[in-house]
Amino acid sequence: MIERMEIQPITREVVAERLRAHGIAPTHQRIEVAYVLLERCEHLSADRILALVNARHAEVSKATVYNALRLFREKGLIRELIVDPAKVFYDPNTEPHHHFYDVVTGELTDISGDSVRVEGLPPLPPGTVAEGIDVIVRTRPRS
Amino acid sequence: MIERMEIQPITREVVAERLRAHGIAPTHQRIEVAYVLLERCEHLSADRILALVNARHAEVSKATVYNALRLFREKGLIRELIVDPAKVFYDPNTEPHHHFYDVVTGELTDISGDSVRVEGLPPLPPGTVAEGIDVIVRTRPRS
DNA sequence: ACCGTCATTAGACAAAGTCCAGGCCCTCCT
DNA sequence: AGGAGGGCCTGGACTTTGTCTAATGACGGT
Repeated sequence: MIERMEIQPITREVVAERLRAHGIAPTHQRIEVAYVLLERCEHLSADRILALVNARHAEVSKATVYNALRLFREKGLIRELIVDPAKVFYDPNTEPHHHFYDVVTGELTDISGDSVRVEGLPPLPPGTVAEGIDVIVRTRPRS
Repeated sequence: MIERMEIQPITREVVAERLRAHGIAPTHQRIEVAYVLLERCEHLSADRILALVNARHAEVSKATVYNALRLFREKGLIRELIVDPAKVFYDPNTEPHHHFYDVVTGELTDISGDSVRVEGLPPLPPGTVAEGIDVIVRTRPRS
């Protein structure tokens, strides 16, 4: 099953199935939004997704793209990356992992979560529970 | 010298001296902006700073606050925190350290950098150099 | 066919931050 | 003192990202 997923090409049917698996009704618009994220497995901003979805001809409105992305995040299908002060990026990879972020080019690169360990963290503030840890290694092009 | 700094109260003269030490011409407006950040040693957003500076009576314009904050960051006097999708926070503490971020209340808490270690990081992307590492532990209030 | 519910839409709106053109102030030079 | 130049500051217009709203559309169940 897992082996089949890795070689399974991303079709709209597959996307619809993943939406259902996350408790999301697979409407045409949601499938298109999820498709552009899952097809090219990249970090995309909302306005880039909006442009990609409507590249051939207008298909999905701005409000729907934002609604879909928020829903996907709430349902755990995608992850939000807060690294750029101007815009949010969405990451279709929900495995625990971290990121390089080039502060000049804006480029985002994954860091596998397998090998990275964060040690020596103090106890959480009282009355709170952890949601996750983000490690962002800021880089810049060599002079 | 270091001992004296710790007990030194934050006056406008002290602030001016720190600006000069970072190569920043200490104008009246810049001193006011830096003062509110250094006085209360908190994480503040730009619009909060704008409001605090002009609390008694209008003193500094919006453009100047943003200009000053950008300059301070470039000169290494303060640090930018990208944790909230809506706004940037500024941190007067430039020692290496990390943060708890409550995703519900928006509260930011420091994690001392002394004890925290991040291990197992892969090599940097080719042609880049590291600028720093941010560790953000996202939390939420216990149910 | 009807109804209720949810999804989608265009466009208005809000908030954070940037840009610009003009004016101010300070210093330096003569 | 007068003038020139260079920063710096300013109000306001502008841009961009994202949200809200009110109306319409799609769809399943009875």
